[in-house]
Amino acid sequence: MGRLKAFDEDRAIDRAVDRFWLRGYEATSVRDLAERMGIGGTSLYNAYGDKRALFITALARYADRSMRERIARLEKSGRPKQAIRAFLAEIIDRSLEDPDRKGCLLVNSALDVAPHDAAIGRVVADYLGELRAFFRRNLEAARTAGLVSRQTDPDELAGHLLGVVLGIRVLARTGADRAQLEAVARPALRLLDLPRRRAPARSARS
Amino acid sequence: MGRLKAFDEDRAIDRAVDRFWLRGYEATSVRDLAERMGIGGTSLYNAYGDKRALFITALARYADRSMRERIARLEKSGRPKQAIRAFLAEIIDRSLEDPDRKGCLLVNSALDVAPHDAAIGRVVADYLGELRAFFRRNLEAARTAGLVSRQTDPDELAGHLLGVVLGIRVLARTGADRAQLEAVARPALRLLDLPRRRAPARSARS
DNA sequence: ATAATTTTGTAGCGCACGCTCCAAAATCAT
DNA sequence: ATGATTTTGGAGCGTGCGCTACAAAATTAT
Repeated sequence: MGRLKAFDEDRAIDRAVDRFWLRGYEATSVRDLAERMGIGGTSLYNAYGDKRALFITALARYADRSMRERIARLEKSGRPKQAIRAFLAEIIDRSLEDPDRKGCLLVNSALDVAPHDAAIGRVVADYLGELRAFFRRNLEAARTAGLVSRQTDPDELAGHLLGVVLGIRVLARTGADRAQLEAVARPALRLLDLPRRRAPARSARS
Repeated sequence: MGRLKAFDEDRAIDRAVDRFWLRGYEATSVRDLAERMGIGGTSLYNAYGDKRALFITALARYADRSMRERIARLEKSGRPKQAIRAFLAEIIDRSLEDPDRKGCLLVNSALDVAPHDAAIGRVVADYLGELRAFFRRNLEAARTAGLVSRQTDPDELAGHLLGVVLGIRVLARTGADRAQLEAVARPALRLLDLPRRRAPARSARS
């Protein structure tokens, strides 16, 4: 049935994600993509269509490996408040340990390419919606388990947390340090605390 | 002393701001800029240097007219909490009433061009620092006036509010509606409220 | 072996990019 | 009026862009 592909398609996609992540959609050329993916230009078009289609594929790959994987892993613990806290903590850690300060491909794309491409805009908005749904699910669970104040509005707070994550991602890309990023997150996380009773002898961890 | 300029430099800069704001730095061509500014390509280079210099000038213009003007106006009231609330409310209103959903030029630039241009990155970070300083100043004032809880950490909360603004700007660019944007802001604004005393009855005396 | 099918590398198409050269046009001082 | 100086428009430079045509190379089915 013809000649076999000489390259690993998944591995090549991962390289494409790296380039789009680092430089953005417009600023990444097809020639640069092909070189980093270790294939020729013709093979790229043959395997993935055109640059835009490759970008959409790369976005999906990023969302799967970077966002959904994290959500699934954190949610497995069954501790909703810890899942939320750990999500923010991981975002901050990953943002700081990346020497290139790439931020989040979805956030970058939301500002860069989504506004000029309706279809990609919808894709990005859907991914962000999944993140908001993660927050909402866990807030709901925490509320019914009595782990957060009964006044907590899971929908509202989920939106707030999504906004906080986006803000952290933007600030991280500007080179903010840990103190700045944690200052963004901490007031939001404090909303998860149960109101303290009077006379705390020794505060236990929630 | 030579021929006079046939165009209004300030007006032309405003047009340049509009184009960079709508399409971003890379995606806006010098030809398009010149056309929208109503001048020839040669005049553009003669008056502003090159594309990058024009962009930096446009950024400064935007920061002056869009951010500093708002900060100064809101701060004149002398009511720090109202200034903060009004800032967020205006950001949301402006974001929603813009049919092009351009968001904020500074935020867009922070993700798009700043990471690949250290000098512009510093400029953008400085502008964001001015916004954070606005929040911090007013939180400090509110605290010494007893308008917010004495536990409030003005530095931390200023960082949080900056992050919230950035998050709102990102979400606005993805086409979020008023309910979503206000959900991001509301929990942050609630942190400005004084904690209510436990009032046993309606005639609460404090 | 042969034919059919698919992948690969090269070369290059047409186009838009940032930017510049240059001469005509317009304004100043003298 | 004259000469100096600046702005203006048009043409065009070199480069890199997304993408494709084409034929050699590699594989399967017969």
